[in-house]
Amino acid sequence: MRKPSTDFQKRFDPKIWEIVKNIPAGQVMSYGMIAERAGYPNYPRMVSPAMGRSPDKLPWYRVVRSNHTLAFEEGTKDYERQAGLLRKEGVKVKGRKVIPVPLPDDLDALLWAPPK
DNA sequence: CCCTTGACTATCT
DNA sequence: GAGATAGCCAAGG
Repeated sequence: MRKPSTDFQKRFDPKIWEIVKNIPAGQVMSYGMIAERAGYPNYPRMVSPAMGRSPDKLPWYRVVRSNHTLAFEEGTKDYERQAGLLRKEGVKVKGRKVIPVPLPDDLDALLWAPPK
């Protein structure tokens, strides 16, 4: 029996997924911020591969670039999917840009100790 | 083991 | 705003 997720899991720092999972709906975070929180302050690229290989469904679509643009090019299927999901949560998406949403002061606490 | 890639970023022109 | 450049570190060929 193959376990559909445990394999590559060990290759990535689980902190990445932990953080992404805890991003509140309607908010977005950049790869850099996530990487920083996960212990890789200067390695945002570590986050992207972790998204595509996520074991469970996680809100990968809440992860955008540092300049508040989607990582995908407009017109691609991935872009449409992400934009759609974000809009569904109330995030305004203008073309490739998303409207910055003010992050709560207790975001840190939220990410590390999410409410049930 | 060397080389290329990557859902990135910051900085400079 | 758009293009070029360097930095970052791991995975895969």
